[in-house]
Amino acid sequence: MNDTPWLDRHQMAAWVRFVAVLELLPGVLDSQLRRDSGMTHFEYFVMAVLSETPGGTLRMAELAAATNSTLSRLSHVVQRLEGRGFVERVPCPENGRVTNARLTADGRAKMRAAAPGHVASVRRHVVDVLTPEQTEQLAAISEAILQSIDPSGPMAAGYRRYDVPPGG
Amino acid sequence: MNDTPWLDRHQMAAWVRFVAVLELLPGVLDSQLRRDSGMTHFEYFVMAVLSETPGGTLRMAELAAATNSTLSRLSHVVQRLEGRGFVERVPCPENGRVTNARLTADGRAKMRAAAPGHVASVRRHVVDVLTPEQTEQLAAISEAILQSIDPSGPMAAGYRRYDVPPGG
DNA sequence: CCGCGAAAGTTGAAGCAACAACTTGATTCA
DNA sequence: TGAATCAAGTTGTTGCTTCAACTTTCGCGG
Repeated sequence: MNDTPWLDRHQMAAWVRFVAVLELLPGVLDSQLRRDSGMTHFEYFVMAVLSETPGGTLRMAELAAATNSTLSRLSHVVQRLEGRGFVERVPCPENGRVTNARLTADGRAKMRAAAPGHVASVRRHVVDVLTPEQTEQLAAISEAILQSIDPSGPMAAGYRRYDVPPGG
Repeated sequence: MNDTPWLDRHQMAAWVRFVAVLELLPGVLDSQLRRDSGMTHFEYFVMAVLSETPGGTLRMAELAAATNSTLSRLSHVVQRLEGRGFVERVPCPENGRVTNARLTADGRAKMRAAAPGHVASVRRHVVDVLTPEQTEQLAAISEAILQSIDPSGPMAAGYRRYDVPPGG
């Protein structure tokens, strides 16, 4: 199955720490948002992507790709967000099988209110604890992992938008 | 709340990629283990920690710390693992409120069967896609994030065991 | 030695995610 | 044009996680 099965000490040290981050960080992000804004990190992410889109509108499939999620998961979440009045679903007139998700005014207001606290949390736990070099390293490392997970991936569009132009 | 609210382009590029990893990697690890061995990554992790402990036994509270989880979550999981015969719960004789979790022979066999595939998956998606320098960087970055999440943390014991001795 | 608070676990309910099945609408191709 | 196939979404179920409440046990001060 693999010629070099186990991990050496360096790899192990990195992996156990990384697993701990994988396990703990989502919970930290979730609690801050849940406590301060009554929403999940994933809900925030969905609305954030919509809010950065011209017209605040995106097809479900594109929104799913941009948020690294499945259509099923997104469908459930958008349903809940619609129930709370933050998003509305508009069937596309010229293509009967697509649904457009659109951020409502309430949704936009909600985001304006939630964003500062969330960004502060991201800074506090990730961005501000890394040096500029480490930030670049994290980007490169994440990129490498994503490529192995999602080769020539549909998700790529989701984060490539935030590429730093060469020489930036 | 914060003097420098938003993220610059470099920070943003790193963050969106990292969020994608946070969102996708756990699912990848889970599916491999579920498909090939019928268990979740967290179940694997719990049993892995037990299997590396002398006697295969650990108190619930210590096991929770070592696996970055809450006592509640662990209790549910151990209950399920006990039902499948991989772990057994033994009340501690000299301290009436502690429960010891112990890996059974079946559990150990299960781990022996599951480990190679899981390690291969970890290699394929993380370890082998990074250079040795990036592996060190990931360890340092994870360490920094963990410190901000879990200052002077009880979890620390969980991964410090895998420290690389100086000059190693 | 008794009462009180904290520690260690467990349990039940509620919410979210994963998976599979299903519906409906577009495309292709004969 | 009509069947087959595929794409886009939705829905229901099942399982795991979280959260809060609760039980039991230990330690400590009066």
